[in-house]
Amino acid sequence: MPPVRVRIAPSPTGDPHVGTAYIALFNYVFAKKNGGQFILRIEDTDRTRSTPESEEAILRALKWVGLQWDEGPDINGPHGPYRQSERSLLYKEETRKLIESGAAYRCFCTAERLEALRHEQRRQGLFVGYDGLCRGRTREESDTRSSAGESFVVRLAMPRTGETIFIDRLRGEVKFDNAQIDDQVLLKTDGFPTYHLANVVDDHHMQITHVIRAEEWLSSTPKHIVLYQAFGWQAPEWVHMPLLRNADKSKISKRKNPVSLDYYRAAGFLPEALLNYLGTMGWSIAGDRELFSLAEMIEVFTFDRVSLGGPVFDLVKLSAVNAIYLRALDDAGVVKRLREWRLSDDFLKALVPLVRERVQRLDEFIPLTEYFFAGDLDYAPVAKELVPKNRTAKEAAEMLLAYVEALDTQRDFTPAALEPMARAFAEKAGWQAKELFMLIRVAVSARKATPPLFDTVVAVGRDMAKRRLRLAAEFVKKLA
RNA sequence: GGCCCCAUGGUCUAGCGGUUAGGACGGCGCCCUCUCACGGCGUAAUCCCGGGUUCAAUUCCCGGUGGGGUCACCA
Repeated sequence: MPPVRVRIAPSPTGDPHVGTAYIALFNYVFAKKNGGQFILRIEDTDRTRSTPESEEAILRALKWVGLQWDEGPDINGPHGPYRQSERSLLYKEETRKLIESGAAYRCFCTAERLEALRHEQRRQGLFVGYDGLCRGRTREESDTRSSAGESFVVRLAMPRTGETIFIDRLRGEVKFDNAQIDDQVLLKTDGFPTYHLANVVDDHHMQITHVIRAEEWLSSTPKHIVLYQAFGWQAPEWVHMPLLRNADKSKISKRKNPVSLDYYRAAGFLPEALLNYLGTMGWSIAGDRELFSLAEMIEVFTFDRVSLGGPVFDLVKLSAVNAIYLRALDDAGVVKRLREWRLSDDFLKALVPLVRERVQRLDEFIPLTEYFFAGDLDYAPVAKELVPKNRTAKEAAEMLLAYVEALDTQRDFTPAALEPMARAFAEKAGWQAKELFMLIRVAVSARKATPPLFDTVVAVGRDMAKRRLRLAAEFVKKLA
């Protein structure tokens, strides 16, 4: 048996996701249980959405929860680099082999043709997928057109008959009819690989033995198996963990749940409590026990105790678990955590310029800055401020939500950048800037008067600000 | 819609043919107590439905129903 090697492979396209921590936990625990290696690989092949800020945030967040990787972009290892954007040559070379063996082919179809094709297939209620037009072209034509500089993607030539069967560690045998599987794009026009190709190539070259990932990947596993077969490689073992869910059972999403690990840190959750809670999602240590440390989880871990119903991620229960961890700390321990959280010199220093002209005595400082240290706020006392004059509650709620969405793609989270962004945003929506600003102010602080708005927003923090904007929107909706 | 996965209280779960269906969060009530919280005790609430198999099904099989995922040059 080769040594166990597992990986977590996040895509740096946004906030560090709680689902990433969830899957990382099971990978980490399984690796440690078996004396194996846990690898962090950054899947940044989507050049338009990947950002270095997001990558940094993911590394920071994973360190915060305490899941340290053995090999990764910041740690030397024998199978690097660990960032897919730095492995382009490898994917191209492997793709060339696939084209040569006939397992893959160049496709010159335009986006418009594919769009029309899908539309028609959907209209007729047929299987939706590539129709194989370019699969029928001769190698000569394909070579000539590509060397003439025509742009193309490379597609996997899926077998058209038979079925692909694999063993999922948690479900047993899973079968797919090959005819139902699309000729997946492996290499994009920009020369970067898609997830499917990069993932298989890297998992093989990095000698990954067990792919432990979320259930959303289950239905693309046959494509991956076919790739392993085409390369003549041994496929890893497959473990598809259940998906974390919103209260309505849909896949956990930022619209319905705080999803950023940065939020959980800002909201005062202890990393060991978060990990413990995530460990009870779909897994149990024993019938009558739910509190355990990472070390204890590692000690007794087995996939046999995974249950497959998608667990609803419940902030109330998480808070209850957190409370137990918090109470177990001694007084000095609590102080230490408070300092690591918001009562640090750095944070207090950042607040002083915002309020120094606004206080006459020291005793006014805490009441005046209270909302910088709070979590969810009570909007009832400021309810009428949340609906600007001449706007309806519905409009206000929609505005708040639209603004949160806009914040998602705001890379520069500084007052200097946020203000013009908000002004432009207001103008585009046909709002006066001051209408929007007051709305944001009240949502973020539950007050009518604060220090300059965007200094306030920045000090509250991106994730807490977003949470409050959403909660304020919910609140306003109920006023309608 | 096609394909795939799943199904124990509101939620997280234990159970792996015979149990008064266990624990936790949340709810409610009582006790503790100057208040609140903590803590303690108690209480309501669950095996999706229908067929099989079996002496016996929450548990095994099949079918429904329900929920979810996936069908991108995103991962």
